[in-house]
Formats: sequence, C-alpha cells, structure tokens
Amino acid sequence: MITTAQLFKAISDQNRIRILNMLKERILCVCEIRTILGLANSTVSQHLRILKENGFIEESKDGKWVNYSLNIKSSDYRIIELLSLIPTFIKEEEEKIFQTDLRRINKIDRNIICGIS
Amino acid sequence: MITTAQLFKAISDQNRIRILNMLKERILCVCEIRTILGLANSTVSQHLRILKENGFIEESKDGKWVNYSLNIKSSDYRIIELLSLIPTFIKEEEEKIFQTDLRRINKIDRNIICGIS
DNA sequence: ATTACATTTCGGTAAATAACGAAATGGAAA
DNA sequence: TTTCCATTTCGTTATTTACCGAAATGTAAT
Repeated sequence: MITTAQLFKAISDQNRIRILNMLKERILCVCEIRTILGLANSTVSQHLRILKENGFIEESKDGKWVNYSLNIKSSDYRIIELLSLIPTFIKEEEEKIFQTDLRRINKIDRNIICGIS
Repeated sequence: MITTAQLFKAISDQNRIRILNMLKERILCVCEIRTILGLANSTVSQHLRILKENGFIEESKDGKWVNYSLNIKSSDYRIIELLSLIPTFIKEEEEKIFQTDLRRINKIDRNIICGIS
C-alpha cells in the first residue's frame, strides 16, 4: 500500500504537476511532454515512471509511441480525489504557466516535433 | 504565493503527516511531538517550521512552551482542503501508526515528559 | 535483415532533504 | 541577575532527488 506521504511526494514536483495538468487536456507521448517542459527525454520518462508507479497515470503502447493518460478509473479513492483537486489548486495559483502549457499542447503534432528539437 | 507542488512537498513526509494527524487531536508542543515520533528536538522543530511556513499550522507562545495547532482558519482554500482530506487519506491507509500516535498523545503530559526522555 | 526512431535504462553529478548533536535564544522561576 | 528549561539555529553528514547524455530496448518501415 502506498502511504499518503508517498502519494504527496509523487506530486510534489512542479514538472509532474504540469504533466498532470497537460494530461487532463489529452493523451500525450513522452516527446510531446518533453517539448513543452524543455527537459531531456530521459528526465520526462523518469517523471512519468514516478506518476505511474504511484497510480496517477496509465500507459498504453501504440507502435513506437507510448501514450500516457490520467488514471481516472483508479480504485484508490485518494488518487481520484487528488486528480480532481489539482486543477482547482492550480487555478488558485497565480501562475500562468499551466494555461500556457495547454495552449502549446493543442498546437503541437508529435509527428512533426519528435526527433527534431 | 506558494505553488501547488510546494504545498504537496510540505506534506510529503511521513513524520509531518503524523504531526498533522496528532494536531487534529489537540494542541501540542515540540517536546510532546518529539516523544511520540522519537526524533531529536531540532528535527521536530524543522518539521514544524516547514508546516508553518507553508500555512498548515500556527504557533502561539505560552511562556517557555510553544504550542502548535492546525491552521483551520487559513484563507488559502488549498490548505483547508488538504487539512480535511488528510484524515480520510490516512484512514484509507492500512497503517496503524496514526491511531497509535493518537492513543499515546492522550496519555502523555508535557510537564512530566519534557526534559526526561 | 537493416535502418529509423520513440522510449527506457544506466551511470554520473549537483542540489535538496532529513537527521543529529552542540551552541544560541528567550521566557520563568529562584 | 542567575539559573533552568523549551525551543530554535547552526554545522555536519548520509540519503534522496532531478537532471543530463550515452547506451540499450523494442517496434515499424524500408
């Protein structure tokens, strides 16, 4: 059983919160997230592993792509609660970065972006 | 403004979750918490500083004692939400440690305990 | 089969965290 | 004012974290 403290630790990083915020908009692959966050592929992969291991997201492979999505069907009440809470918490923040992320997400195409930048 | 990630970081430690759980029962001083957690005074003081700086708890001095309590009057919606959520999350956990903490809290007297163990 | 490419794993590094004991602080009592 | 004592601050250490680039993995297309 994942402890409550551990659950909070999994979402105690700004980049992981941004990832969850973006995944609320739509399913994303590693390279799309990498493009928005400006991090190395390997770093994004690590963040996704942490979110997955703690039950916040799911992965589904589609050929060479790995698609990540929010685990909105989780049987863990705490996950459901936190996933629904985070968007309202973000709104409470003054930061514009989360809205910028969403705008950028809807403008990128993984087929163009990946492997280039 | 404290970011959402930062807020989660403040409660991403098992000992700080235990402190919040105990403070739900009643106001406590450093030495009482130290006794239950089995940590050094200075370590407990640090944990309390983090919880205070992030808005989860308040302190009020009473002579040589410093009393800590939950900041249930916070104007930050996120604090209110998290403080009410944590007890339900803990219940979801299998861990008995939180209930044991509460039982022990109600058996200790700061006047007897402090300075001895 | 070979190449191409998205992703993960590995090895390493710099910074952050949690812990301690010792020294400093500040209020209460002697 | 001197002493006592709860707490905080300081200095240090071991561990964890976030990050990167390079190498390994696995799938698709040539």
